[in-house]
Amino acid sequence: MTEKVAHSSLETLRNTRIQKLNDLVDKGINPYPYTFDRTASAAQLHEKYKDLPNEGEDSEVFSLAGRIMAMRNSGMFIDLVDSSGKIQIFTHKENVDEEKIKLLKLLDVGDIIGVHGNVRRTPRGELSIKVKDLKILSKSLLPLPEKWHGLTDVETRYRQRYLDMIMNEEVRDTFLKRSLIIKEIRDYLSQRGFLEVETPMLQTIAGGATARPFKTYHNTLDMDMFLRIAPELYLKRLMVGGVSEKVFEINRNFRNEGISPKHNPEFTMLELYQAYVDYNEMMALTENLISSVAQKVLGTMIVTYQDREINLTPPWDRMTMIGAVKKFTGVDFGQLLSVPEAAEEGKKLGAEVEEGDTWGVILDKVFEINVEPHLIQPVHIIDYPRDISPLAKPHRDDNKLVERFETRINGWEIANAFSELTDPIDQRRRFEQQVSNKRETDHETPAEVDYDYVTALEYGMPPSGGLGVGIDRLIMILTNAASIRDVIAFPTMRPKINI
RNA sequence: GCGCUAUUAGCUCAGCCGGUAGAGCAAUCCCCUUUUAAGGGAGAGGUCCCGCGUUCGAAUCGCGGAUAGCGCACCA
Repeated sequence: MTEKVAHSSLETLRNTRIQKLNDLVDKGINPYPYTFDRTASAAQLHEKYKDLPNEGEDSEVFSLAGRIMAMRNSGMFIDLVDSSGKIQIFTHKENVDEEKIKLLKLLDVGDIIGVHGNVRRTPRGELSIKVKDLKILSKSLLPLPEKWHGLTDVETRYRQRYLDMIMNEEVRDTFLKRSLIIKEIRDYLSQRGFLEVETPMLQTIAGGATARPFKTYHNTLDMDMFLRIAPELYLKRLMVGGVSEKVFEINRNFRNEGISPKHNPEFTMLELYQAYVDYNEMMALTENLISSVAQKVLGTMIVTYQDREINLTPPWDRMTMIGAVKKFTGVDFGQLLSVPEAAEEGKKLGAEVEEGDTWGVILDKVFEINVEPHLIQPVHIIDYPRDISPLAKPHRDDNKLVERFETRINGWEIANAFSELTDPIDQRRRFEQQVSNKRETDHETPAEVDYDYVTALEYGMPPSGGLGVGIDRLIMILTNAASIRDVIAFPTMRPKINI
């Protein structure tokens, strides 16, 4: 192997910092110490001293720590950033001994330091820490992006998210909000008696949705397994078991499909089930849950998403799927029940109807093209075709439909819910039909029937409402994120050498 | 999977009709020292994404490839 000569610019910059690190060690300073006792955050001091006048000074000494984001006047002024915000650090030779002034020479933007000092507001109004002592807490070896333009290259932002977070406060804010949103969902459900549970990620039959799964292999058991595409069939087994009449899970699903601004191969889903209620109760729960989370986290139920105002205040509109199609196209699929008739109208309305499409599939395609783009405000689209909904109970008033709704916000499917199918004989028939109709090119339908699930139903599952909510998309709307990658800390990327 | 676009210094970007690469920030050294993108000066820093081709000559043109973004398809 030839020796690589370190002459790249980055290598030089890194070597310069390693030299500083060695100088620190030579001075007997550990550049990576163990602890630092903080007594304040930047935001706490801004709040406490918000009325301090220019040139005003207080004698109380605080300790705080954070990352150096800028240095001015040879380090006399430092912008220190912690998770609460930014505060200026003022280190003057009048206040500290000479060793500390020399230490400034060995600091760089990006280093993490701890300081002790009192608070003073400068003549120009900048609240500052007048340093009495200063300590390096972590030496940074690589240069941060430029302070003015920051990091904008999207590829680097996603690949090296830590840099994106260091440089972009709004990115930190998005992930803070993500955490708060999920916490509020948990709190909301827990307060209403829902039990949080966990179900298998590794499954032998990837059921509960129509999607292409990731395949993997268990060595000891010598068998293929799949990463789950949905937790549904296991959560409903829990409903049979009856540990709780209300259960929920917030966790990852994996789907081996295309990547887009709205799709990541792994994404977070909330699924919940409640015994003795139907899909009407799920509609009320959906809008109350989402609106109250928005109120708690954002302080409002009216959000702006990409220049559009979205009002999450309940109650939300409801439209039947057939009614919605009729409203936007004038065509009543409730009167077009034969497949040839439906196919003909569907094609006229722009749907790409394929051989073998059922009435429900055609209606769904027509809906997607002609209705979905109009559904900006929250709306529950109710009563789906039976043949595209194998896990939902037949509609009590119309046998070709099921009691299912999808909640649309900004045109996207945010929630999907039904009166759960609990009839084991009907369920067995639908699964078997699905599997026998599976075509060669169909990678989404499971290859075999999940008979264990059918057996569970045969022991009896209480009538239940079930609900799934796409958490990432909900967070996108609540944080005004243009891409799902902006709300997933480490989105799926092709690996790249040489970053 | 297909189409469009992008890729130049650590970062943000210029670079025209092909003539051999520039700025600002960061870094280094010097000066200055209550700054707010601090200021002044000096020097340094490059696999122009990769490969092949055209050409006397390619960052620039052509072909192939890589990665990414967007759109389409699939889906939530």
